[in-house]
Amino acid sequence: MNLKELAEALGLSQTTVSRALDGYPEVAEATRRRVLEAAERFNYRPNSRAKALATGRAMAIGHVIPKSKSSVMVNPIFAEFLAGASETYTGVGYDIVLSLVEDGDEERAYRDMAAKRMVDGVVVFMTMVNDPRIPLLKELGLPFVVHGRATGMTDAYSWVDVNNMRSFRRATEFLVDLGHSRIALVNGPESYAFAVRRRDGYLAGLQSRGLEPDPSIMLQEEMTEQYGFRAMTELLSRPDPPTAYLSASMITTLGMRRATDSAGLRLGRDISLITYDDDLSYFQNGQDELIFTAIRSSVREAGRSAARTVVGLIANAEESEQLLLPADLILGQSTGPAPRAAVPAQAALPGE
Amino acid sequence: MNLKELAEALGLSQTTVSRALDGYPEVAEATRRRVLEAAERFNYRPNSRAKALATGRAMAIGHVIPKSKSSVMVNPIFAEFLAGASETYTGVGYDIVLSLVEDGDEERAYRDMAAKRMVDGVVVFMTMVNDPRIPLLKELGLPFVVHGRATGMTDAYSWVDVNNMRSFRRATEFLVDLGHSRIALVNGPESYAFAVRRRDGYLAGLQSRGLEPDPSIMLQEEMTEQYGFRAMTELLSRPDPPTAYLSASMITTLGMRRATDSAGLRLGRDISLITYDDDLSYFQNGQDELIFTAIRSSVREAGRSAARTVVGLIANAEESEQLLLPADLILGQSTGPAPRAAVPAQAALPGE
DNA sequence: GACAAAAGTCAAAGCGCTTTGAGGGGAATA
DNA sequence: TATTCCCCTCAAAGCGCTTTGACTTTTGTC
Repeated sequence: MNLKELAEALGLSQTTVSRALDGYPEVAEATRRRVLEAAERFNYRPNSRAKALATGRAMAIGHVIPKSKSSVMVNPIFAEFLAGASETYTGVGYDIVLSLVEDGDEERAYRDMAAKRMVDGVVVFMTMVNDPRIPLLKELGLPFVVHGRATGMTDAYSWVDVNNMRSFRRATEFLVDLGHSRIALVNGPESYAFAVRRRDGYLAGLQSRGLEPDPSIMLQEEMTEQYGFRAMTELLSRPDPPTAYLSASMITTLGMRRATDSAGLRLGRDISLITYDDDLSYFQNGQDELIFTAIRSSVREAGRSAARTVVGLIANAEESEQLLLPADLILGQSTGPAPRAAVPAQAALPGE
Repeated sequence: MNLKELAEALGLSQTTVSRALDGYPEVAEATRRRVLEAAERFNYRPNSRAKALATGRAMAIGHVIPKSKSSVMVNPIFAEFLAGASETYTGVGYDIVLSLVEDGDEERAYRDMAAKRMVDGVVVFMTMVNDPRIPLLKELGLPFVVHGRATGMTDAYSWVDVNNMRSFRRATEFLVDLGHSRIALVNGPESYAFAVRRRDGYLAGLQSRGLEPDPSIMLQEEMTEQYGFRAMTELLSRPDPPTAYLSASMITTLGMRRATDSAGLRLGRDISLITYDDDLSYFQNGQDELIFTAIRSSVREAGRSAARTVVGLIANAEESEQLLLPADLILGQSTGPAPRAAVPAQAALPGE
C-alpha cells in the first residue's frame, strides 16, 4: 500500500493525505481522523526511501565501529553504547545504520556515508589521539559527535566524554593515601584518546603526591580478559611487584582477578585494585555491595547523550556542543591499606 | 556532486554515465574509462536513497536485537555476531540497519521495516521457542534468516544454527564418563530455543548413561556474570553439591569461576566445568593451552553465514536454506575425574 | 446580500537515480 | 554511393514521496 493507493481508497488527493498524516494544520479535523484511521487499517507507512529522497532527510544516523585488523577484536562496549543511543533514536524516529570497518578503512566508510547520503549525521566511537576523522567529517560537512574527545585538536566540534583525567587522578591519589607507592597502570592502547587521558590523570595523581612514575609498570594493550591475566601475572612475578593496580576496563579486570586468585592473593587485602567500570549490564559490579572499587560511568548513558547531541546538531546545525559526564569513584572491596613489607615479598612467588 | 552534474561535466547524458558506472556492455570502453576516472576525481557516489527508490532495492539488511525490558540487558554476543555479518555484507555492498527494541516491540519493528521498505531482508537473533517472528516475517514477505532454529515450528524457513543438542549431550556424557554423577546445568533462559536444545541435550546425555535428572540443579536465567556467581555459590553451599557443571555462556562461566575461587576450590581438580564458548575476541579461552574444557563454536562465523544466507535469499528468493554449524568439544583444564566422597563434603563449606 | 478572509483541497513539479525505447553515426556490405 | 547493421548515446518516464502555488468552498463581517 502506497500513498497513491491510500489516497484513491479515500477519495482524496495525495497532498491532503500526506498533510493529514504529517499533522499539517491545513487539513480539516474530520478528514485527518478519517485518513489516520484508514492508514492504521491498511497498515500504511510511507516508503522511507521515497520520503528521504523528497525531504532530503534520511532519518538515520551512522555509527562506524572500528575493529582492529590485527587483533580481530571488537570492543563489546559498543553494544552497550548503541543500546543507549537507540533509546534516544527511537523516541525521535531515527534509525541506526551500522558499519563495522577495519582499522584503515574508516575514511572510506565516512566518505561513503556522506556521498551516498544514507545518513544525516554520524557518531564517532573510540576516538584516537589526533583523530583524522574529525577534520574529515568537517570537510564532508556531515554533522557528527565524537564519543571521547580527541587530544591535540584545537577546532571546535561536538563531543560527549567522561572526565577520565580527573577520575584517574583521584583514584591514584586515593591509592597513595592508602599507603601504596607502587601503583601499576593496566591501560588500554594509548593510541586512543581516552587511554591517554587516563594515563595523564594517573601521572598527575602520582606527581601531586610526590611519587615518581615507573614506566615499567605502565602497560597498554587492547582490553581483553587475557591481557588482564597476562599483565597481572607478569607484574606479580617481579621482584618488586606493585601493591596497587589501576585497570582501564572491567573486562581486563576480570583477567586480573583471575591472575590474582591463581597467585593465591586476595584483593583488598594483599593487593588493591581500582577498575574503570562502564556499568555493563552483564558485568555488574556486584548487586548490593560492590566487588571492585571503581571509577564508574555508564557507557549506555554516554550513548544516549551522544545520540541526543547529534540529533540536536542536525536540527540546529552550527553550534557545537560539549558534554562531560561524571565518573564517580565508588568504594568497593578491592582496595585496602598497603600491606607491610612482608606481603609484597610473599607475593613475589605467586602460588608457589 | 550528483549524476546530472557529473554527466554535464563530462558532456554525456545521465544514461551513459549511469551505465558506464554500473558496467553495462553498451558503453564504449574509452567512454567508460573516462567516466570512471571522472567519478573518482569528483568523489562521486550515487545517492543511495534515489538508487533504492529507482531499483526497488534498499541494499540494506535489518538486524533487530531484542533487549529484555526487565533486566535491561543487552546480550554482548550480538556485537560479535554483527562483526561477522558485516564481513559478509561489505563484500557484497549491503549495509546494516540496526534496531534495538524492547521485548514486546519486535513485531512493530519488523512491520515498520517491511512497510517502510528500508531493508531487503532481516536477520532474526536469539530465537525464542515458538517464535512469533517467523510467521510474522512470512506474512510480511520479507526474506529472513534466523540465528538458532525455533522449536515447535513445522514451516520451512532459513536458519543458521549450532548443534546445541548433540554437543551438550556429548559434554554431559563426557562428564559422566569421568565419574561425575551430580552434574548441574547453568543454562540461559529457556524461553530461548537454544537454551531448550542445550537442556534437552543435557537430559539426553544423562539418560543415555542411566542417570536421573535432578531439577533442583538445573538453573536458567539471563547469562550475566553475576548470575554465574550466584548460581555457583548457591549450588556449592548445598549439602550435596554437584561435582560437575555445564555453563551456557562464557560470561556466566566467569562468574562461576569467581565463585569457585572464592570458595577455595580448584577447577579441574575439585570441580569440573564445561562451558559453552562463543569464541569471543575479548574472552579467549586461553592462548596456547585452554583454560576451560568447552563446547566451542564461533558466533562470528555464525554471523558471516547468516548474512550469506539472507543475501542469497534475496537474490534467489524461494528455496529456504539451513545450515548447522559444528560445535566442537575441546579439552581444557577445567575438567577432571570426579573427586572421591571426601571432597564434595569439604566443598559444602566453601571458604570457611 | 455582497465581499473578504479563512479553510480545505488539489494538480503538478521535483528529489536523484535506473531503464526503456528510440535515434545518430560509422563500419560493413552490396 | 546506397543500404544494412551494429555500436553508442540519448531523452523521457517512472520509483513514492513532499511541497508549492492555485483553486474552490465555507465562514464571517458590515
